Amino acid sequence: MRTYFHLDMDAFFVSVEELYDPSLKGKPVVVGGRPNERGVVSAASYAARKFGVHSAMPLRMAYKLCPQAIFVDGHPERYRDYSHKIYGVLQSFSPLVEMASIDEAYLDMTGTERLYGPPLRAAHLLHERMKAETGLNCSIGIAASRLVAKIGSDQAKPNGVLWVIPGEEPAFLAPLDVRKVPGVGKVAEKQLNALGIRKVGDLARLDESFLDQRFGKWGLALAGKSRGLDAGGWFDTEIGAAEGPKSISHEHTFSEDTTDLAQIESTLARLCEMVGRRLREHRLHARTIQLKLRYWDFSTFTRAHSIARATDLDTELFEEIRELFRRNWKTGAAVRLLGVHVSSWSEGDEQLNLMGEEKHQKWRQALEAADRLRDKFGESAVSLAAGLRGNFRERTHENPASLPGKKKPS
DNA sequence: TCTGGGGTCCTAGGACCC
DNA sequence: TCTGGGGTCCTAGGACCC
Repeated sequence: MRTYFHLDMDAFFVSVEELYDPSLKGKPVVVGGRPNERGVVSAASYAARKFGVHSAMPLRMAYKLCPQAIFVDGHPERYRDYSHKIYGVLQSFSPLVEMASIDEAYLDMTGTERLYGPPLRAAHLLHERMKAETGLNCSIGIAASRLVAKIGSDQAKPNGVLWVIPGEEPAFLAPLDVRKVPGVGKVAEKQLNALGIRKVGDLARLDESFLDQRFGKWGLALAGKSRGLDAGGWFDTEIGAAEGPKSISHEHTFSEDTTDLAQIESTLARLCEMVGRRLREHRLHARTIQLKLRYWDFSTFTRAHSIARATDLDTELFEEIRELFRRNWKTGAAVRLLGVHVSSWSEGDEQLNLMGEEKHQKWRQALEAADRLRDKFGESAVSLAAGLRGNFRERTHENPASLPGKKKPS
């Protein structure tokens, strides 16, 4: 029998913003951008949620529901900083920690009773320590499986601790909506409801073979989840076994759809630079390069190409991406979004064997120097020539900080 | 109200190989 | 003539998560 904690920060982005600006406390706050911008809600304070605002909702809709809310831009660096602080607190508490996203983590607390006492006491201790060291509230679920711990932390929100005693899983899960099960989204919920399956208890009562036949591998995993089991799939992995990323991508939605080839290509160049930089950071070389293209009507296409020799160079990424774009753009159709996505790593050492080629070495040196400049002076310090003009244009349009007198929507 | 950005995993068809 | 079976890689798309 094992003991898992799932710890989840409460309204994470909002709470971090409140630390920087305490006047936000208790007010309806929406993180994600201005209400007249293209974009969605990244996070909403509990006061804003009372009006029906929730994450992933278009900003314009959030404004309709709650015009008095304070709309603030997100600050990814702040959230990354606090995520590291959170990880630090957790690591000092227990060695078996795995961050599952920027604001949530699993801990394997099996056999820590002599150190911290029974699970509830340990959780309260951790909860207090988290508040003391980061100033942030969290919720903690405790259970014998990672899945139930995760559902538990959700039920404990906000600012609570919930222990599902081993053996009580069926009673705990049965009354919950199927949507509470991780992996069941909008689409699956609809399909299940159409079959008369609304609660986790309805699922658990079904024959496994029914879900298997109806939904395949996914259905089989769902049958296990409805019984509180980690068996099969993502939950069925060791804590702390996380490896590096499997893909790296950057994308950009224009503030207005565009058909301007110069603007499009400079944006692609900038995205390739951002992806290339992350590749070099992680010491990875990608073999598959993918373009993402979204048109004015939201129709979305991806086009990929795998190259013989993996790369981490902006210039090579850009060559491939530009070719993919030229071959696939419905010329004249207004573009809403562009994305650059890379995957299929091959060992970086393969590159060493080919290092005789001076051109590559020179590029790598130049790019690594540029990376260091960006570390010092920020992302816009260096750019491929092609990226320059578009960069400025986008920045002036989209960085509200540079537009005086637009701090608050109201 | 009009839909971000960064990820993971799964499915499915076709190419190609043995 | 008219048709295997398994494995792997590549590509495209979609659901889902935070």
